[in-house]
Amino acid sequence: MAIEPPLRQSPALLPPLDGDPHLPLYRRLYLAFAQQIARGAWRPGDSLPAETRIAELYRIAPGTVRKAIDELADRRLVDRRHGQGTFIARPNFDNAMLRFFRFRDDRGAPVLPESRILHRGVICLPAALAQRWSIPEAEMIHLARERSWEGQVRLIEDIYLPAVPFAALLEAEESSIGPLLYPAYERLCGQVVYGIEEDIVIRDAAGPDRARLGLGPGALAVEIARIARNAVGEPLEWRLSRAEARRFRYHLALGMEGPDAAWPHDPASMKA
Amino acid sequence: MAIEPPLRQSPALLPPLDGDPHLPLYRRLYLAFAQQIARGAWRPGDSLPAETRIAELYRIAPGTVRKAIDELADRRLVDRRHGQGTFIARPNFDNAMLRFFRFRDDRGAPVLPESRILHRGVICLPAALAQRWSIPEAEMIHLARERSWEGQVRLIEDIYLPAVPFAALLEAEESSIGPLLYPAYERLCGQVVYGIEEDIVIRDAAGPDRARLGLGPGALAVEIARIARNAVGEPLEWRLSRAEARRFRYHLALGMEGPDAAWPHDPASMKA
DNA sequence: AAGTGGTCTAGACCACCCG
DNA sequence: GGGTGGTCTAGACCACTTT
Repeated sequence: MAIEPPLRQSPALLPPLDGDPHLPLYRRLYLAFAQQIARGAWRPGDSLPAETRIAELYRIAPGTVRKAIDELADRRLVDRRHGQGTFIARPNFDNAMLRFFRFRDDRGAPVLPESRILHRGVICLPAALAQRWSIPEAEMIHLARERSWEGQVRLIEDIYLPAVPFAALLEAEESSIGPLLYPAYERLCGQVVYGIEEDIVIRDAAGPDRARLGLGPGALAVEIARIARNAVGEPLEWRLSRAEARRFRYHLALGMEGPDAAWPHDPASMKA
Repeated sequence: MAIEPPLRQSPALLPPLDGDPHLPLYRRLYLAFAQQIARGAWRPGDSLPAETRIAELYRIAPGTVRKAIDELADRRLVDRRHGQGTFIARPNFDNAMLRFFRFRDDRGAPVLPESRILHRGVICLPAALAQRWSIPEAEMIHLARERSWEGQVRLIEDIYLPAVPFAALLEAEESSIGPLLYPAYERLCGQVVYGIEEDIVIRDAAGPDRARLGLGPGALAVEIARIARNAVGEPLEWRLSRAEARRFRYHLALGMEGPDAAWPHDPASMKA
């Protein structure tokens, strides 16, 4: 059982519906709620008011509220629980990087690598990365990190964060950051990652990376360039990770995924 | 402008709603329609009857029909066109393999490789693959194929198909199959791929593959194991592809994808 | 003008979870 | 038992496309 913080009461205030009046009502409601999540006004675990209550407060039909929350649920911003309520979701993208590599314990469960922060400070974003991500060469917070399995450095990461919501990360004790960054972003800076986008390339390992990863000359590296986004799609973090190509693996599904799953209400799935 | 076959009229008959009566109505409607597509009774480009018409014929509320079609549209089985109607979709997963590799023309558009079929016949599925995919070592249709760019073999593929709907593929002239298999499956066998699932691994290239791909000793290969599925998620094709690892690239998005897109009705997106 | 999908309303009743 | 989300009904009116 994972330890969960106690749920907060329903947010006292619903946000105003002030978006572009040309947009459909359910869309404006969706955007207003997503904005509350992105601003940190609603945090993971919080419960929303009941759908009928929301409809009363905004004086709109329950079906319209339902459609807005349908879309929030589709994008995994909220989590509906039949009979209980609707709650702000806490996604888990931090381990998403680990799904790429082959480190498992005897029972096949993923092994959490050790994490060491080599540098933490403010730098100017290198031109090559600014161009790659189409962002200005501004001052940003930089973290350099190494992650190790079995006593060997296996993953090198350079992480860039906008100074504005992430300043607290510079002040914090290293021990208070811990091995997983996204929970630290939430704990220390109130920022939650709801989506990631990755570009993956296999190429010859750069000289310095090769040395740090303990690879021979001519070794290939996998390079993963990631952008992490908040509930309204604004970028929160840019990350460039490198590892030995030979250990890379990945699973992916597009469109229909397997035989149409048994339905939750289907008694057939309750059998023995 | 792509050349499109003429649209067929609305299917004369709607399927009966005979699924498990414990399922929600909209779900039974979804399953009945998806089944029509998988059976080939409804083909890409066909138009559905209007939502209100469907509601009349089944004597159910229009909102229920709408929810069923919402889900078909979410999974890209149908394509809604405001003011026109709803049409069975023709997905394009065939080029999906090409998105992995770096072959582009001067304008950055993907280059279609040459395709050569080396073997076409019935074989018993090799035990290693049967285990990998958890399917029996039954007799299957086998295609071995090489795809070349710039005069060099760059992609090796072994393809396995169940004999039942694909027998026509053995009789067909090779010229009638063409360089893209999924369109051939549709044309010759009436089977349409609506989803794929892939496992990607980087490993040392096997000796025979190395020779065919023109790689030196110690070269790394990317190996892609794919399952292709029809509209109800049943597997249609199993495929194992190998290529030089160094040319591999991939782009991937999970969850929120970029700033919330401008809305179709949003006048701001119509500007200049 | 006619026909289509898109939005919104205003309910009823059911299934599920908790105290 | 009371509150929650889940399903379903039966309309009205709007926006878009084609004839």
